[in-house]
Amino acid sequence: MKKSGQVTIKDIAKELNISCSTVSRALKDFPGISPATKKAVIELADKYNYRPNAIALSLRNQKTNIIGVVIPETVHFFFSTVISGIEDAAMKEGYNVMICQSNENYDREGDCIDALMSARVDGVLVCISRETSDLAHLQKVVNDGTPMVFFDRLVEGMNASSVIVDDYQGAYDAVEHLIHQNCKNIVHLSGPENLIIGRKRIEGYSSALEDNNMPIRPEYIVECRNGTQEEAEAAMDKLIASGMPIDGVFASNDMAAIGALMAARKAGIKVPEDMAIIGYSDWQFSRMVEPALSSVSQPGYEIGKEAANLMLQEINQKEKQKSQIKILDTEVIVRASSNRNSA
Amino acid sequence: MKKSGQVTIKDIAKELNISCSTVSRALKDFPGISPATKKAVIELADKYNYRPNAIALSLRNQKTNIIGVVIPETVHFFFSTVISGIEDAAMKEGYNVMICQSNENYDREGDCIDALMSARVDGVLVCISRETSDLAHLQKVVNDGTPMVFFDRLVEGMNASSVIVDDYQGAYDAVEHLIHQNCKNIVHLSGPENLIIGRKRIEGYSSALEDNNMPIRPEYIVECRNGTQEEAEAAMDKLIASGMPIDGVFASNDMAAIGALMAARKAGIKVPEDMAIIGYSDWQFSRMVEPALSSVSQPGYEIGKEAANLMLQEINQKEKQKSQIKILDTEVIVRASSNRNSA
DNA sequence: CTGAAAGCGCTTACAG
DNA sequence: CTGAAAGCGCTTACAG
Repeated sequence: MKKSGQVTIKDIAKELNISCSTVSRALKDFPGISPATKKAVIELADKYNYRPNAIALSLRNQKTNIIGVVIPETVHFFFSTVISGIEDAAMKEGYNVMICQSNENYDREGDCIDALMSARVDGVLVCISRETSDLAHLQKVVNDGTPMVFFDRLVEGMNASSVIVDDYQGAYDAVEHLIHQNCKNIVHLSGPENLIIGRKRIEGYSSALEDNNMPIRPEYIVECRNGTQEEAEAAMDKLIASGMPIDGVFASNDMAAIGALMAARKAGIKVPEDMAIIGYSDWQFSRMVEPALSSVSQPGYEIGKEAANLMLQEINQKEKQKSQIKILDTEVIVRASSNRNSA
Repeated sequence: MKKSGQVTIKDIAKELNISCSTVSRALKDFPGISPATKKAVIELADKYNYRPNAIALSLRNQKTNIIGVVIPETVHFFFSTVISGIEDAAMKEGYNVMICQSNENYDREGDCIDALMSARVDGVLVCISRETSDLAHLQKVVNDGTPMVFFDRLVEGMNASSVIVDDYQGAYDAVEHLIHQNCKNIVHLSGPENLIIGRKRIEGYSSALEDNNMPIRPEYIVECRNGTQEEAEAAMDKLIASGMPIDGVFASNDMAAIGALMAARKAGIKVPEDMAIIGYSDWQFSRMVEPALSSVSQPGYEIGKEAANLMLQEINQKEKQKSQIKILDTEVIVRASSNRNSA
């Protein structure tokens, strides 16, 4: 037996004085192997804890059974649920998952892509960073013939499928909810404008106002590029200080909504009575702040599952299919921060 | 040029009518290659976006440059910071990271180990699941000669290094803080007892009481196996209903502490005046609940970084070194939930 | 029922 | 300065 390192087919063949081919076949329960050899091989493999070398298999089969994932940051609850969805779907089909974090950084996103392509993953699932607008690094993936599926943040014009939520509708519903709470002057703390996701939410916000015969005023739309609590809090501080009337806030993520909550608290503005607030991308802690935060919830786990399944489908098809966009529904979760009926 | 799939050395060699060896050497800037060939090769490689096949390299070098990680659940803030630490340290040295979630499940932990060992990762970083007490699956890793380092949850008697925090001291400090706040009857919502981490915290709790001449009463130590908010809330409901005096709670994680907070709120018990509460494993949202939660903070990012660096060191050493335990410090963060001075 | 050979992509000791 | 050969671990078409 070998002193160190994992056992190979060769080790087993040598010890049994047979060929590698025979060991390989015995292990895979091939027809036409004598019961005696089969038994001997399997026993020895068990004894030595033989595990097929996935690297060798990948090289031979030209297939790694690994799905690559490029994701902004795994620390966010939403993204970690997406990952769980991806992992479960992948594992069910015998695939492993290799995750790379771009940290919302364009250059690092390129490094991630390179690392995954070097690793010869069978396909890559990507959620582009906030900074990404040039798509050359992604186009290369497609050119090399590697399946690619986008999730959460839509990317257009690339002949690759996407799994997203209906951001327009989610924003529309959120704003309409505020209008039903009798809000007249609604601020939108928007996401970065180079993401389609951000523009869709602005459109949803605008349409909801329009459909309710309310004016769309550019000074009520404030971009929060990073989506942090601090950034949103500072933005709201300024708006409040300017004296413009505000009785509703739709923030494009929950951290920003909490920033608005903090700004209101500091300014002595009552939530929801004087200012109703709703966020986006609900998570476990939205309900634990005071007052509990209303939000538009997104089905993270399903997004991951759907994206992985779409990917698996593409991997298993010889012919490249036409790309498709799968849109999942959002849901407005009303809690204390925007509920004036029970307030 | 090939129609699909990534370009190989062979493709370049064929197009240039030279041998693979020469292409390989030109690409690696080997001495003794004519400038002309070198230039031609590099230009073509660029043009076709050549990337070395990591799979082939791994097989040849008997080294994947991948570090495997087995972690309970990435959705927790603490674990996701650990992962960031691991990734940054690994990436700096040219390693990729492959993450497997055990979901706190013993069987799935075994599957993770098998997947990573099949993938021939160069080493595995593991935080054992709450259910794990039999270590056979981990012993196999060591037997195969693959470096292994434990993080966060100490594992003893396995000749493998660990990177942990000083759980005894963290618990001791937390309880002493409660005593300084004049708490006389302190409940400990403990973690699962099969984890050393859980036992250490019980010891820290007990020592702090002892050193302050306070009685250690078994009925004041309640095990919360899963560490969920619901479980802790239910446990506290029962304790409060029993009528036993309670004026302090040390919970072995922050979700459990929030459960205690909720139970107190329901029962009309004022926090911190009537009951001071402190959790463990601080994270971004501990300060956002009402009242803001005191907690023992653990340096997640550093744990990950240290564990990865220890691993890289072991990988690069021919001889197996004696295993070591690296202990990082915790810090008591006092917020409103246990601060009676400013209350 | 079993084995020898070729090949996946790459590197490198050995020749020339 | 360049090439042919062997080998990492595995599978499988081809012989026998």
